[in-house]
Amino acid sequence: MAHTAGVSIKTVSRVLNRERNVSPETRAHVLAAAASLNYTPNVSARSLAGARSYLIALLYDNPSAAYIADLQAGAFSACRTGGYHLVVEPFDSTGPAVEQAVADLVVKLRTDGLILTPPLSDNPAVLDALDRLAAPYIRIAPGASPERGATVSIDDCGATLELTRMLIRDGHRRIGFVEGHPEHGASRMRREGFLAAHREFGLAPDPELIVPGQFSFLSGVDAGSRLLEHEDRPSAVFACNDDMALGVMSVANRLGLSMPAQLSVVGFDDTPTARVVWPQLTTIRQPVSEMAASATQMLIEGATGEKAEHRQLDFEIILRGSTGHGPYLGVGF
Amino acid sequence: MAHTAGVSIKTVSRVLNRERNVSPETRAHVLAAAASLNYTPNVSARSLAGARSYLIALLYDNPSAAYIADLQAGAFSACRTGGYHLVVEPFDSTGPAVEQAVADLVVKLRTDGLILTPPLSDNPAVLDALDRLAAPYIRIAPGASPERGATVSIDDCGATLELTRMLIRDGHRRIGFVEGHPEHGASRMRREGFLAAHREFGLAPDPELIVPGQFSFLSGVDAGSRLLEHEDRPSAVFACNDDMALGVMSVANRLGLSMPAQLSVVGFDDTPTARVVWPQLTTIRQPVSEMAASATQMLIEGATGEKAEHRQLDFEIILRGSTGHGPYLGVGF
DNA sequence: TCAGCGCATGACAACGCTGTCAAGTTGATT
DNA sequence: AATCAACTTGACAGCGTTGTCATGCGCTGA
Repeated sequence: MAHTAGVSIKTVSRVLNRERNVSPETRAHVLAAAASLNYTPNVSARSLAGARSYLIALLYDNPSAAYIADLQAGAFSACRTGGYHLVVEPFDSTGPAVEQAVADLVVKLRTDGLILTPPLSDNPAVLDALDRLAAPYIRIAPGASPERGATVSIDDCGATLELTRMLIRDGHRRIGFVEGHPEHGASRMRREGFLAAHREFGLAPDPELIVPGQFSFLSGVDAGSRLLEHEDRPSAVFACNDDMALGVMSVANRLGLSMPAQLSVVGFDDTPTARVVWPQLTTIRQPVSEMAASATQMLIEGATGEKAEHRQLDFEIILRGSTGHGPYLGVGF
Repeated sequence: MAHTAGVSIKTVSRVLNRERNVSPETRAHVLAAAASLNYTPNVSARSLAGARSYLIALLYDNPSAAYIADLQAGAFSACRTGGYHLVVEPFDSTGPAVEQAVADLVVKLRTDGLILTPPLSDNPAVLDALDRLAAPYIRIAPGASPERGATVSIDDCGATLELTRMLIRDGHRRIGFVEGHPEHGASRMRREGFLAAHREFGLAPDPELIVPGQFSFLSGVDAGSRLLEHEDRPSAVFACNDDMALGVMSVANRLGLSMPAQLSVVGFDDTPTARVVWPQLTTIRQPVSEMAASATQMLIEGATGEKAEHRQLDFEIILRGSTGHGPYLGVGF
């Protein structure tokens, strides 16, 4: 390669790394030679010799396929534009030695950065291990100690507040709340938003209408049963994610409650299924893919050091039939 | 590390690579030292010096998040037990230079193997490029030229045959068929199965009831409209995947057709949504995760050479409410 | 007794790049 | 004309492993 271009191997390196102080002609020669030979530098050699590995790791422990796929798509597109590659690694965050596994990963792969998704983003042992290795990481949607490291999130509390506010304005006074997985930081913030909306209107939510959930469809079914078979059942239910909202809807169906006439339901995430069920589900869209892309960029640009940026992206409230705000029928697209 | 164990760096390498001709005591010493130091060999250095990179790439161009997530889970678990890492790369298989992009990936990362998922697994240009580089690959669910390279698949034709047979036995005589994405090899095989079932019973399917699809919800809606608004509409519809089946169901809903009384619908894939809609969808479960795990293992064991294995895993027919065979609980449309 | 073999171990040169430093070239400044 | 700074380029030494080859040991069989 260096030979074809008629320059030293080092100069090729300079051109390909966009270093300064290379004459335009040399640069052109090298680029032409590289193009004609389909030359691409070997990542292992680069990693071994230099400071960067061109590898970003995406760590997850999350049951939601849609969430991960979105995340991955965002992270990947940022990687590609930066010439990076994405290594994905699921982790059992409840396992005994997550931090060791994560540390091993960093040592073995010399990743230039890690993207931590919930609930890994709130695992103190993992954060400690990464700090010890001085491995850059970005926490997606952290709940606890939001000041640690760089973070990317949406305003979970504000989003929940806003949508709950809307339900109250629509006249709902007894609103059920299905909590999220207790280990996800977002769960707490969403709960806070829910309560804050009630405070704004001087309402006191009934504690019996706040039931636990695990972010899964089945836990939504359980929660739905508890709420809708309650003697004084709520007229609306806020589920902390779409999967659970669907669980609630299935219970409503079984009980013959018509939505939204007898029951409004809202979710969180805007999963593909939310648009497919009937009535279509009112929900909150997080820009998951953008969040991952943003995190990846921060990692690539090395913006994780002292100044530890905290990006907050915009959410979007999607009004649909399950609250009587969108088309009831049809597959309105 | 070598120092702690009191042996040469080469001996450490031997122990960690499970080479023969190391005395048991030395092996024990080295392993103890490695454990106490949390030592893990650097992947880049290994890749650079040796023949293996400990990297497997999973290539996809597939809209279905659930499919990819399952694939990834399977590939990952096989990677972990083998000490490998998984690099995922989406590709636009319709793009102009997929094969170049894939080739670059192989050169840059020196991956030990690639997993090609549909429709990439049927892209001849990509296969050619990989053959040229002598890069091992496994094709998941290939359609065309199934003899090329090693493959992992299910019997798409047989699965469709079996489920269609069941519909016919249930008394259906006019059965609609929503074809899959034309670039996916499985589409053709499923179509064949559908036709074969008709032949078995001496039936001739109405060509007007065989309509194209793209594997997407929307294309299912289109197909559903064509089929169900037909003057002599079918009493059952076989959709080549669940997403399209859901599209058909949403049209049935709009037209006020009750399922399964007036219309039976079946899909293919057993996506999570299939269990969530009402009535729940009868479908065919592919062991996607096992397929990926199997492919990964073949790659790690280097079983892709001359003898080019062709593994076929078992499918499972899941009977549910949309054909009147299972419980009705679920979310409505 | 001694060649001949198998086994256990280490020395050393790659692998394909990047970081460092030195050398050469050009143009501006004195 | 001499000096110096700024730029351009290349030589060379690693990076942390593996592959190859050499060494030394104990054992076997003539």
